[in-house]
Amino acid sequence: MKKYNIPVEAALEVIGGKWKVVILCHLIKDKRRTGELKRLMPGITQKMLTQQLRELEDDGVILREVYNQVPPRVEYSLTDYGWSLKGILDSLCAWGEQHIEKTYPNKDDVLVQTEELV
Amino acid sequence: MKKYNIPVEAALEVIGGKWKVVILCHLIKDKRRTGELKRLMPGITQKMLTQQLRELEDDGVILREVYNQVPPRVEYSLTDYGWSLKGILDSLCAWGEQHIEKTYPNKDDVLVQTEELV
DNA sequence: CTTAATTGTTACTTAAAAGTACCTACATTA
DNA sequence: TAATGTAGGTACTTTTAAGTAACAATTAAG
Repeated sequence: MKKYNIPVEAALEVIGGKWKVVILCHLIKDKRRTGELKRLMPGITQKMLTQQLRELEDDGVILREVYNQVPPRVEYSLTDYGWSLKGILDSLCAWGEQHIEKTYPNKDDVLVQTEELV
Repeated sequence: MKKYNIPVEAALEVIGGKWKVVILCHLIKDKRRTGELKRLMPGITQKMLTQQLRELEDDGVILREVYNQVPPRVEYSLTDYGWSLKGILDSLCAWGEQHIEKTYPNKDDVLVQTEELV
């Protein structure tokens, strides 16, 4: 069994890595289909996306709902347990924003506009 | 120049990775010498530790103070800017704790006792 | 004059994360 | 009957992160 030196490592195991926080930040705003998430995250590949989604699902923070349709329709949303991360996600987003403002004179240099794409 | 799709990615660039949050969680409690941090983080190597500390220093969240002694004495502490992460770090730690409690029947199975070592 | 103590560096190697390219399924539509 | 749209799987490769092991600097103590 995995051992942690301090409890915060357990949190990092759930939301650590390059993509999970980003995914959760999108899902905190809205329930999303796979394709929407892909459009919201231009950098991610199909493989990475499903892989990360599976792990988040296994950890109980997101819910995967499959509608029996063709072509398939799958929606991802936060579980109640996932919502317990809201405080963390909100402050992370806020800190990121002000960090950009602090670090770069005008944020248009570092922020790609993709929010409106979906 | 680096581009982000959403601002939270900027935060992840500063505190992402396997070690930075852990280091910051220790420094939020106390100013620490290099050797103390090493003892608090049994898994980390000298190389990783200094590397992560340098990056945190470059990002302005920690301060490195060198005392002119032999053998050398170096102390690390949070900067004012680093303290702006306190909310995030606190909630991450708290979430990790309750996640362990939720996930494992008794946390002694997953938590190594090292807090008292320093 | 050798050893210990503390912090740090460097070249090299290994392990983990991420990316690429191609494949499946299946009703609908043209 | 061939193409479309959506979600996902897989084998393989590349890239990045992390780990290993050896070395440097300095001065006090033995």
